[in-house]
Amino acid sequence: MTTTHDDVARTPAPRAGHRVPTLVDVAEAAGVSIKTASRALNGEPNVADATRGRVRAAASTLGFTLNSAASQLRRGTAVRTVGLVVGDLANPFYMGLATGVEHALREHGLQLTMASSDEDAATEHAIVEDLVHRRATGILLVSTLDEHGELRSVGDRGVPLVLVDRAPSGIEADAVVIDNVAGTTAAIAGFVARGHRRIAFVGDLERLSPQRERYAAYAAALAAAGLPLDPALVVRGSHSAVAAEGAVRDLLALDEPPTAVFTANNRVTIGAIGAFRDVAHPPALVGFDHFELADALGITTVGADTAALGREAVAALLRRGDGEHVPATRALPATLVARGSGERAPA
Amino acid sequence: MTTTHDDVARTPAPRAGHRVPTLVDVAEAAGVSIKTASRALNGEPNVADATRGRVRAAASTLGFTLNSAASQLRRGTAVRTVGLVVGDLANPFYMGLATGVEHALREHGLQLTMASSDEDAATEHAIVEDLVHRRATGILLVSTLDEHGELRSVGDRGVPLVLVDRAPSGIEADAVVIDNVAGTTAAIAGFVARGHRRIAFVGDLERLSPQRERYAAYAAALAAAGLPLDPALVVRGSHSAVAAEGAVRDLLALDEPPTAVFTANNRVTIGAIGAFRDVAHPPALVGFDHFELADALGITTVGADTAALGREAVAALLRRGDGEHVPATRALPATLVARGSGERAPA
DNA sequence: GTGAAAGCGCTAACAT
DNA sequence: ATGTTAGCGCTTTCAC
Repeated sequence: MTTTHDDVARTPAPRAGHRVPTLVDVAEAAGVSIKTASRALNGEPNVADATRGRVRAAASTLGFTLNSAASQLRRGTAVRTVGLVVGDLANPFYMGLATGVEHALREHGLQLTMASSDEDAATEHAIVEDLVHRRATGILLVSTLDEHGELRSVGDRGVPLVLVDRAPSGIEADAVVIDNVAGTTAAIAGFVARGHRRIAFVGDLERLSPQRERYAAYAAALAAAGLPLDPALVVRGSHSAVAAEGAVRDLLALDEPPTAVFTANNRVTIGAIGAFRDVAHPPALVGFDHFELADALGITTVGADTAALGREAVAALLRRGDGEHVPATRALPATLVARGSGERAPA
Repeated sequence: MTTTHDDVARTPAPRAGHRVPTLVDVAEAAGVSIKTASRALNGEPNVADATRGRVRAAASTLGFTLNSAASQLRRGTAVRTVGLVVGDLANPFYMGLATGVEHALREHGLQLTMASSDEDAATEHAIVEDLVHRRATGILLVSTLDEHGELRSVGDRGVPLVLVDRAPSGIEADAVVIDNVAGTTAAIAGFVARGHRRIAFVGDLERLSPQRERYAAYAAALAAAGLPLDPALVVRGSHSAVAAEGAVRDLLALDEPPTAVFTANNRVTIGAIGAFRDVAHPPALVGFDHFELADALGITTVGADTAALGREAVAALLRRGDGEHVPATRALPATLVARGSGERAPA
């Protein structure tokens, strides 16, 4: 289905040759003034019930609905909506985040609208610009950018922005992230304490700051334990579970395979689980990011509470505007939950 | 030049004494007419590069951004955005759906904005109304309502609507759903063929039409096999994995526990997996809805391709507006994928 | 390449 | 309880 000409968007009118009705049409049809029609349809007081009924009927008959562009323009009010921009709608990490965000917003009478950048810079830009133009109450952004300088203009134009999960770079902005270093360090230190000396790292795209932080912490933890960093045991850039599964299979096929594997996010962990499926004695495994079935699968994970991440992001957003405020990055703790896979001794 | 006072948009008017700049301000600051400023900022042709630069600089200095409410009002164009309204942002089923929707929309240059009704009728109504007022290109709705009559006005007001996953009731509307009957029948028939006679049903809220359809198909399949429908083996209304886990534990504790369990959606299946964790000889299990880790866990599932569901929903939306069109419900097949858990023989 | 005037559809302010 | 008028900020004529 690769037709370039789609039609729907260009048909604002219900039926061709049929003007979109305006308040004037409704007022006329109901035999009242335009202002009365407006009052009636907006549920304002001081309209006789009978009048309100006639206006509503007229609106319904004509297929009229208030035009929010016009209302907003006249009222000059900001939309009570916060935008959440994530990189991938299918990642459970973002779903937990979205849930936390939504519930926190609801407490403040704010609505959530979510969009995906598909990890594409141009798409991210378009979404953010749209939110700014629409004067959203705020933007929560899991940015796909390496450098966030261009986002300065968002705040400059009056829309509060909070970066989520990825640390700000080249910009002073509010951010809520995970303590990747502490989490990773705990995982690797646990392996070391159990006598592992060949500890593999399997990560996602290096472009993503959490991935860089987790890798750096991995390297540092090895160094701290006096262990060499063997490049053969490091795979980065596995951006799908399938890719990660292949990478882990390759590790297992080495002459000297790792006795422990650290997977640097949920998708990579899923891949590793797949690679271990038919292996009699798989290496120890600790994955970054908790996931629902980790318990059932007995997979040890280290991670943050994603709903809390969402709540914190909203809190940071709402703090903006409470007078003078210095942009700050808040890191949520990542806790290690032992479920068996991480506690296996070296072969 | 980035030191403008930005203030939160929580209050209708920004900071007292600090007007939000308009195109007039920019034009003045740049020493051009308002129209030239508009042209420059919209990237229209016939503006000298030098002029464009001055206008852009002025806008940046003033913290100006185009007001989309005003632009849209004047242009009279519909937003190229489709709204997807789901009941629960944390449900992987919806995330697969959203991914399919998004990719299909992208091919048509449309943007996706997603919101959650949290399975609440009032929230759903508010979100849908907002999309109608904003004259969205279309609405894809996983409705939490039992009765969809009130949604008639959406189409009447010129916004195409497609119901997703839940069948329309009390309204003639386009819909894309899953063939719940065929899927469930296949699952139960499989159990019967393996000699199971005590087959439990664990479902989510009866309010949801897919749940009702799956239950009805379960009952019909038992009847077709000449098996009694034992109310002790039926649990409905488990709306969380935790609740489902408890329900399944109770089933296992029966004097005559089931030898097979059918779980009527992904959340319930997760609960059953939890309940089975420490059970030496768990009953057979088939769950409705596929999920990523079903493979790794060896869980037999029956379900539809959620991404395909999303693509179909978009296709249905775009078909609307192609002149005369009879609302139709399209059902996607649900296929059974055997992975072990469903093929266990009765104890 | 640039500008002046008109008006998109609605609501605030002030009538009545 | 209802009506009149003005104008929100922008883009569309149509002029220059």
